Amino acid sequence: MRISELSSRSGVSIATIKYYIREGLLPAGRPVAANQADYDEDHLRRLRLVRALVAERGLPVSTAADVLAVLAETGTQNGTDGTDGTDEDGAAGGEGRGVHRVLGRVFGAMDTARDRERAASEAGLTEVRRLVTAMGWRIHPRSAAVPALARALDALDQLGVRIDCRTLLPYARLAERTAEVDLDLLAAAPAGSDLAEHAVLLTVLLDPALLVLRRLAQEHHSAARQPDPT
Amino acid sequence: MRISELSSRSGVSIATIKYYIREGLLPAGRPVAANQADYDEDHLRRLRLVRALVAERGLPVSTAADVLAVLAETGTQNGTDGTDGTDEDGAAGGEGRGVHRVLGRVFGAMDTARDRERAASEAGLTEVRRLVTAMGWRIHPRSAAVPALARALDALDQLGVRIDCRTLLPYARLAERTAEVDLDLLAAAPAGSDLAEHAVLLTVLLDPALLVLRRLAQEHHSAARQPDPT
DNA sequence: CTACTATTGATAGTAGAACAATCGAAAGCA
DNA sequence: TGCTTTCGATTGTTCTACTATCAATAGTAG
Repeated sequence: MRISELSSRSGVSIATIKYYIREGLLPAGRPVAANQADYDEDHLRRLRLVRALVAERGLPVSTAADVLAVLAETGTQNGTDGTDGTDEDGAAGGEGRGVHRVLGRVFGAMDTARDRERAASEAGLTEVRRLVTAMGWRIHPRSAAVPALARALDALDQLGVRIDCRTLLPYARLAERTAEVDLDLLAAAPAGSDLAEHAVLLTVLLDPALLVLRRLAQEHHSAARQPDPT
Repeated sequence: MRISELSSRSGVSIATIKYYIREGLLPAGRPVAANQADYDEDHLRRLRLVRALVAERGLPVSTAADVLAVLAETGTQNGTDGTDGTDEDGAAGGEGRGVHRVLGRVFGAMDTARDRERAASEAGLTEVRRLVTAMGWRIHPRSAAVPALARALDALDQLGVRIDCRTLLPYARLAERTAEVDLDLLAAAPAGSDLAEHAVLLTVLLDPALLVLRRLAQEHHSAARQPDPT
């Protein structure tokens, strides 16, 4: 299809599509003449993914480019070898490992330069490591998540809200069960789909949804604890 | 104190402080002469709160201004009437109601104009309402959280990931328990502190921390399910 | 009293991000 | 043949979050 059709079917303007191609978010079309290139369904799919990351999740364009670059260089197709997507054990073997490694790299790509430039306090880092130990989590020692969490604790500490690893423990337990639901959902991915992309969708795009669920639950419980006198 | 001291003690440049005052994020100092104003510890505290919302949480300055405006017009001091902060029932009465209303308004202020402009699909809204009913949640019908969640589901749907209310149910149950932890933490707020501000800190600033916890748990479980062959 | 620095409010400028518009050349379509 | 579309490249626009400068004025050290 031509760029105008790609534009109309995705709802993204031609100028913006060209911008995304320049920034490496979208591969260029297959050039068919000096003034024409051909785009296929993969381009459309990819473009929708870009819009989900940029417009819905609110990732900076450069960060989205990093995330997509990680996805692009890994062809982790879900096997079509007779086993459907509902098997939950490690039958997929090497492919599953691939997804795990891709997810790690995606998370690494997702913390922006802005996040990295501010260092976490030593006290915060200690508290986070203590939590990881208490939960028995096996975490890559250079995982970007550790200083990110430490910085969040630092910010609260600055405002007089001291949160130690014991306070964080119930949250961590709930996060652990959330992650289990995540992986169950991922294990049920349809055959033939890109496992790594599916993983990114479920983790990155579900983030805002989970926060909203917390809001809703807070609203309910807050009302329940302080019953409306009316 | 003078503005230079406010600047050095907060680590925020004088020019930026003036900018925040212009934008209504920070009240102006008490003018003591034509070229001098006086700032106190409250200003410093408020400035640190602003930085936490803007730099740490990443809220747009205009949104942070809305949130702070809601906080400013409500003086919900935690009572110093002999009961310390560890009581968990509704002994606080009207004050608790106040916090509940403030939290609702803060959440309303937090979804930006950008969020509101895109409408959610009818199918997504139906799914969310079904979830709320299934959980037995009592939610304000015009709560901004409902269309926000619906839009997140729409985005996933566009990419071939259909998430219905049954899939969302386990997440909702975990969100409910997370909210319980939130409110327990809030009930333990120290006497004399601003309850509404405390509530905002615990919900808004804890958001990124909870997402990071999910990342850590995913990393652990992903590794555990696909054992490292080395 | 004088020189110097600090602060005030106001205004203007800057840098980056995310697009949007324009352009000449070449190609397709009627 | 004339009109439209697309190409790649360049330039322009809008918004956000600051940053810098300025004249006026006040405190401050000698």
